Amino acid sequence: MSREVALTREEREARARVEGLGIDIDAFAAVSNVFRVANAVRNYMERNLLAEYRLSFSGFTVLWVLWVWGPKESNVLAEESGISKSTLTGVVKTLEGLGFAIRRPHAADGRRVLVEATETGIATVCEIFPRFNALEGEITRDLSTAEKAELARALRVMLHTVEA
Amino acid sequence: MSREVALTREEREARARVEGLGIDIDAFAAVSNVFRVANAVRNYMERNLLAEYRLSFSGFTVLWVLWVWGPKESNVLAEESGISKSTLTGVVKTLEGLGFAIRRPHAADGRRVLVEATETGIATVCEIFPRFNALEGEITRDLSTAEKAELARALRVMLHTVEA
DNA sequence: TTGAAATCGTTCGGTCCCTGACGATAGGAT
DNA sequence: ATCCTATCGTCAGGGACCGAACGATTTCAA
Repeated sequence: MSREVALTREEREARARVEGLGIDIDAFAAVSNVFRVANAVRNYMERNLLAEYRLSFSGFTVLWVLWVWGPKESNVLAEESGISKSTLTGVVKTLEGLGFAIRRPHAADGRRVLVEATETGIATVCEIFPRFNALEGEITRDLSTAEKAELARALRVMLHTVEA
Repeated sequence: MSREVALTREEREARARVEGLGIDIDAFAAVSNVFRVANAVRNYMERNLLAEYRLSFSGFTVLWVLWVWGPKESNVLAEESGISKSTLTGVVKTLEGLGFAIRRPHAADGRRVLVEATETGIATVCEIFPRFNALEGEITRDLSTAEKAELARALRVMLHTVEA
């Protein structure tokens, strides 16, 4: 099952350095590789796809959420996009500047604001998402379907623990 | 092998929404969960451990690299920390302000700068790292040792593909 | 009904993070 | 000896990102 994969030079050297300090190497390897991959993939997507649309990773994420679920209150939109309310304010401002989203006042509650994707925004995300997904496929091409599923499952377990 | 784990509500709904668009669901699930976990864990670490030392995640990473490998040129330090050269300039400036690192001119090459952890910096990272690793253990506590290893392996495969 | 408390989105201050441009230094070629 | 080019770290500009504080609005209790 567990085919041979070389550790990166960094990982090898780091292991040697922290050996004998009572460190949980398995937890260390699992978590630190999550960060490495997230970082690398994020940069990859921004450079090779998103930059073309002047969209940041977060900008795309917010737009994608808006496309999937329709108009949303800032509150919920931030939560689903994995960013804070204050960050969302800025991201939506950028999205508005690009003509991809608009802000609408809530009908019944004067405190709330609804964020909605524009037609241009929808068209853009429809154009980007298949390409984004194709890159996801590229990135995971050396993993079998079962391995991808197992990877996602393990990550969900961690997510469940962290967010508890 | 693949025990049951409930998909999050977001993931369930997202799947339903993009079904029938020719999307590679396995790649989608694998990659998007990497981002979720990285985000959640990063915030968790910053809030529950790093904030106590006024350190950002990147600040800690840089300091950790300095501890593991000793003084390094900005160039290499940025690379190993997974950030750009210009970002490193700012992070090191913050680290200097905290008294955790210093900049030293290179003996032979006037262009280069060596960044080095101070004694205080070393002491701090020695105090933080075991606690950091303990949290990594907490976060992955519902994964067996084999599952952690398999997770790390799958991530290394992805890393290899992206960075190729 | 009116005052207190909860909740909403925004602003603010600070850091992170990138790309692109820059001045400085180094090194090889002529 | 002097260009030309490569490489170094930094700065500038713009966006992302957070927590805390804030005004506005709503809700609930007295």
